[in-house]
Amino acid sequence: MIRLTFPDNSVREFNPGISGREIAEGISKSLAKKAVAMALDGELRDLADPIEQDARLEIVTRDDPRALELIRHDAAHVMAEAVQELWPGTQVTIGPVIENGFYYDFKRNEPFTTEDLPVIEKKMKEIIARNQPFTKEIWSRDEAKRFFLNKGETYKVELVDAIPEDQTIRIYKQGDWLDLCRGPHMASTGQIGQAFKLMKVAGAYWRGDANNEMLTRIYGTAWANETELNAYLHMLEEAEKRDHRKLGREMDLFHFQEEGPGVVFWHPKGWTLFQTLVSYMRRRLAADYDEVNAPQILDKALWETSGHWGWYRENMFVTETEDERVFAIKPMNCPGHVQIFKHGLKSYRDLPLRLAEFGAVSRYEPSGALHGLMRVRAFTQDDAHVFCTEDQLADECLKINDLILSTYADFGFDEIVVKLSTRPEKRVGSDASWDHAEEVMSRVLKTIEEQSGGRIKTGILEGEGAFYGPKFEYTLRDAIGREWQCGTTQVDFNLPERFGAFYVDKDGEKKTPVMVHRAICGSMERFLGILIENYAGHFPLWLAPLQVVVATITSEADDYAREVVAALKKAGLKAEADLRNEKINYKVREHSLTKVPVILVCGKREAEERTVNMRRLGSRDQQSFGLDEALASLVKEATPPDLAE
RNA sequence: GCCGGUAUAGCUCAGCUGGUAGAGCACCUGAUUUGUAAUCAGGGGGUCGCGGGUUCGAAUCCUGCUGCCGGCACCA
Repeated sequence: MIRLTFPDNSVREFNPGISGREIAEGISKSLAKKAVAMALDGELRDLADPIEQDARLEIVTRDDPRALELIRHDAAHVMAEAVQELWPGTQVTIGPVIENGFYYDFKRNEPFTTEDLPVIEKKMKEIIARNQPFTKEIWSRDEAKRFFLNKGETYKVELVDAIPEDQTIRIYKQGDWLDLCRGPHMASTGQIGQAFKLMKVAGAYWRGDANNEMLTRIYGTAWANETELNAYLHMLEEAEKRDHRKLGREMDLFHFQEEGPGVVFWHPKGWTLFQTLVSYMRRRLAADYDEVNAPQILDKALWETSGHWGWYRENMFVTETEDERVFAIKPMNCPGHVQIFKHGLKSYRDLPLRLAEFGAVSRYEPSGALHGLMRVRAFTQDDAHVFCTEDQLADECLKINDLILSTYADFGFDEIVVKLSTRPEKRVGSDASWDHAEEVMSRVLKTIEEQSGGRIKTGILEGEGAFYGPKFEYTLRDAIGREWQCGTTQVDFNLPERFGAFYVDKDGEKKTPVMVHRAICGSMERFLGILIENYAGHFPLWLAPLQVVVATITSEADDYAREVVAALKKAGLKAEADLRNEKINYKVREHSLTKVPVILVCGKREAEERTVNMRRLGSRDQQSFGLDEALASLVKEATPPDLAE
């Protein structure tokens, strides 16, 4: 007999080999009907799987959050069947569950188009209506390969080959259709329900490798019920409204144009925003960093020494002058900062030396990567390089971590993901120096996690490091959940040595410093893009590029309005008067659409009483204040978080 | 860079199966002096992304390029 423990901690004995379904049926008819899977010691399994030993058992019903994964996975299978029924000869490859849904990659000679999606959806609904059971079979390796080869499914053959020898080959069938799959699945296709939608078609490389053939990927979303599906679709619509590219245009912050793919034209308001952010960062750096500025263009020879010419050449803008010298426009600030470090003799007493620069860098990014402010070809990094001894390294990394996290907190980002990227295939430096750097970084990562009290999630990205060293990546999300790397800390045991940078140690010996590359915002452009989306354009007062509009109701209040604006400006606020001959409704609407945080309405009454009528963005309420009182409270509110009491 | 889509006025978009462009908002002018998300009237504005081709005739069909959009790959 085996002993199974149920969620209420009751324990019951069963014959070995009993299935989850049989147990559910034994408990109640209704449970058996609602059951879609079981969890054995927390691991999701098919309801039909035999249970052979003692375990904690939970019957998972369709409304269990864990069932969502199964709904999506099953939907992917059904989509694959639908596609093969509609277009025989199409090969299926892989179809995993992802956040909010699923996808399946197909190989078909004709491309899929968005017009195909409703057709596939219709077929999926047919298959779901058939309500055929998902059944599992274990096949031999040869049998599986022969089967897929026969069907012309060469990708599946490759997948079978990739399954480790010690694992079984599992086949899931639904009706006549079958797929190689590790499972688990729900009991039948009918349990998928109707709350799904195919979202988009896209190209995707076989096995994520750009050297491989490109397949067609179809993305879908699936939910437990219509309400959740609609909520998700609604969320996407809302996210679209806060897309920084749309808001950038509506708020007149910046634009792009055809002659400058991936380069930003910052408009007055956008540039004000940019400068507000830069000023904030400068204040944050003042205590520990020295700000510098290194040249935009440097001789190719210097980039050869740094290793960029070898490893980064394809991403660099290069220019040749009349005298045939070849220069590169800097894609990174580090080589410049090493030159500054090298200039003049440095002592161990100078370390750690922290050189910061709001460095404008240019990178020839692949055309398909460009994306508004998030991915551009010319951007400003809030970059710095810390030259230190090995003993100081861990402390410096932690100090940087504190700076990054406190900065993000000032902008309302609380859940941060920090990942350690380790040595890539293409790299400079000895294995020994990489071993050492990664060892230090792992230790620091652990400390970061421990210190955060659960606020920080950490992870490892194997092989994702920079060519000169391992790095921490701090990731933030955009309006629709895409993740963007912002802050970064990169340990570099190579560059100082390549340039022959050294300091004189206590013992009078020349030693090579360690260099830490770091950025807080990362790219000011990207960070602003994320801020725009995060705030949906409703900036806190201190960030808003135009903070207050003083709008008149009648021209009789013009002089008073001018006076109010002058007072606001004198107090350091960014204010404008709107004296146009328009109705107040019109003015309120217009400034609300461009997301001005505060509108001060001035009519005859306010002019006589020396008051202002304040209306905040997003609220219909109005409140009357004396001019001085309004000024004082706005000034207080407009104080940047780092300067606030 | 790759796959797919797309490009019409400053913005959002219409323009059916080819017959040389249209709306709303914005802009300009005039009237209106207005109390918290669009006052009324009039007016100007587009070599339909760029280049080839098919055709008597192309915004519309074909083709090349460029930008943009969605993914993939690459990356801050």
